[in-house]
Amino acid sequence: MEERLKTKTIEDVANALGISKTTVSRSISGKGRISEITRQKVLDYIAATDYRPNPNAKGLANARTYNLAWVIPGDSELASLSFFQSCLQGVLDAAAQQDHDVLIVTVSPGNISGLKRVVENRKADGVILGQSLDKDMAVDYMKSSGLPFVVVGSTYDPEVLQVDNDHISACSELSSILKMKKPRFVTLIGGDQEIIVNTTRRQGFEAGINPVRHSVYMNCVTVEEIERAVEGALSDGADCLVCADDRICYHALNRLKRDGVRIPEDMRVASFYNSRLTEDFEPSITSLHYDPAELGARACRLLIDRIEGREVPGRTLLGYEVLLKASTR
Amino acid sequence: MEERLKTKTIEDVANALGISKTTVSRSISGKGRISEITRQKVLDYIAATDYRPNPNAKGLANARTYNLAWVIPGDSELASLSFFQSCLQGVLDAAAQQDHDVLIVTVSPGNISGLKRVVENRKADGVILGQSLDKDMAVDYMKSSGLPFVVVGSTYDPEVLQVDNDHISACSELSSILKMKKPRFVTLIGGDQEIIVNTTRRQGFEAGINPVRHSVYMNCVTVEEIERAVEGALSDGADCLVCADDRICYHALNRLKRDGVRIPEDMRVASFYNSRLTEDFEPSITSLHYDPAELGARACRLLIDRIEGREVPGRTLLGYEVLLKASTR
DNA sequence: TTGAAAGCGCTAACAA
DNA sequence: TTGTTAGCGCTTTCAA
Repeated sequence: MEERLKTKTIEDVANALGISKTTVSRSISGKGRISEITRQKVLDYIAATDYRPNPNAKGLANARTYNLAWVIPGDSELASLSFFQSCLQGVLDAAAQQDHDVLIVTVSPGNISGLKRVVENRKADGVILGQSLDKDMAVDYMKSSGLPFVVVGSTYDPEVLQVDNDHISACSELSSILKMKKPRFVTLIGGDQEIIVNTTRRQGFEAGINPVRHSVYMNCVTVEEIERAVEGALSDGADCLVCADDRICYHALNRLKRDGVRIPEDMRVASFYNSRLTEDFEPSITSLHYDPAELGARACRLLIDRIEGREVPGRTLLGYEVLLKASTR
Repeated sequence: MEERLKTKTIEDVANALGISKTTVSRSISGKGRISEITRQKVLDYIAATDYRPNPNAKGLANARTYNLAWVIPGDSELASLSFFQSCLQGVLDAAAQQDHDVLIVTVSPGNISGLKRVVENRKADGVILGQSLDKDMAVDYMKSSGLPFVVVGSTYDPEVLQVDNDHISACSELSSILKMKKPRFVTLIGGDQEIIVNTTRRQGFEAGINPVRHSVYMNCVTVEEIERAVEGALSDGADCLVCADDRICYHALNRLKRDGVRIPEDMRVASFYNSRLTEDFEPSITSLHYDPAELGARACRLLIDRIEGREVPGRTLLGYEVLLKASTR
């Protein structure tokens, strides 16, 4: 009757109940034939005494770790951090539901040693890549490793499991809506083309905006580059500005304000991505809205399905919302 | 001679070398007596064939996971994210050096279920709390759990392992420097008092600024609260504004600019914390500079020392830099 | 439906 | 200095 500090094992449970370890194991896992009555007895006992299976022992026997690795760039922009944070929350929730935990790994361009560590040491059963670049060492490495993985975002490689927002449709739809406002000239300020989504957004933009006259400035990353693009838009005679993401939008807005450009009277402004960065801007900004947490959760579930050998779709596209606000009135 | 896909085990290594598993194990761990020559032979073979010990097996035998848990609030402000990100990088680097990996866990006020999962399932050997609140469920829970843990930041509880910047000295020193500028009246805009560091900063401020006349506005979290505090400072007749962190500073600066207050002519401005948020403000902002990555790294090393039973200091305080810039000229 | 026993890959007494 | 052997706690074949 005395409680020991030593953690309980499956054997303790078996002894206490006068049955064998096998039976206990089967009750927990649900594998193998077992009478519902003994099963319930075991489950009740376990719940009452809060026995917890030792994950190492379980892992050793099953060749699993019940861990996933979540990989993000170590050098993210402030703005991307909030995306990764939401996305991570989705991953964590979904992982916890299936009794998995999440190892965090950072990579930077040219340095994927952290990822290699985890994969080579087999500390995770699968990997979620939080962002995909055009030419991505991490993706190449994961492909060669043989470990299951999924990327959040799109890849050109059709063999890679991917979960993404439907950026093409979303950007195209928002662009069409802007087109209906009969702008004279529209400028897109796009982000780093190494990041695939930026190219995708551009494609959606082109698809939706034609045949309206327009210009595109890609690879705007630094504040200077963004401001230069704004100047470009102004001298192009644009009366509508579309920003690839909220960080770009944020700096563009600051610039426009400084120049005394009125929004939306002189210039309509919209963003292909929204987040907390631009949310309390005046006037409120028309933008696309996605659900990063859902993205993470889906990626996670997909990965676990994949790990456990279930059939999974190669590509999953999630929905979006168009938020029409004062900035494009 | 044929390569199998099956992963190598310690036994394979032993057989290949014609020695026993024990000898191989000892060569790797460095524990127990062993001749340098056999040891080197084993190490060479391992390096050449890249054998990796199975972490589950090792963990099972040692009752360890070789994982640490990194706990951050799930609902962080954008500004704190960059702190956690840098800090995490320090943790990851230090952990990797000692062959540990890092599980990520989020908690929110009133919900520490993620933390409980990891602790109860014994998925980590120790926990790093990335932030400490005044009355912190996570700290209380960790104390009761018996698992080693360390907090980044300070706690009032002397039994808790903690690693922090020396905020008191730093804030006090910066305040003294400001005092030497002979301000008429100084206002401190402080953050959420639930977060201990905000109280600490206030203490440092008081210590350094006296006997200059001053006022303090604490618990400024929302933009509105910060702006109200700026108004307060203005009507108090302040000609020097001290902000507890860069987020507060950022919003305060925006407000001052909008009101046409010149910096530093009408109002000197300094921040007790700097980051990317305020870095390209014009004029440049006087602030305290810390090294979050070092904070994370120290916490991590300390924790591992603790886990392995080494003696560790209860409290570690790290240095800082005072960056004097144009905003307080 | 249940149980005995072997095995997952590693460590550590204990012997040699 | 090295090896033998018995676990660590769980799963799973095979037999009952």
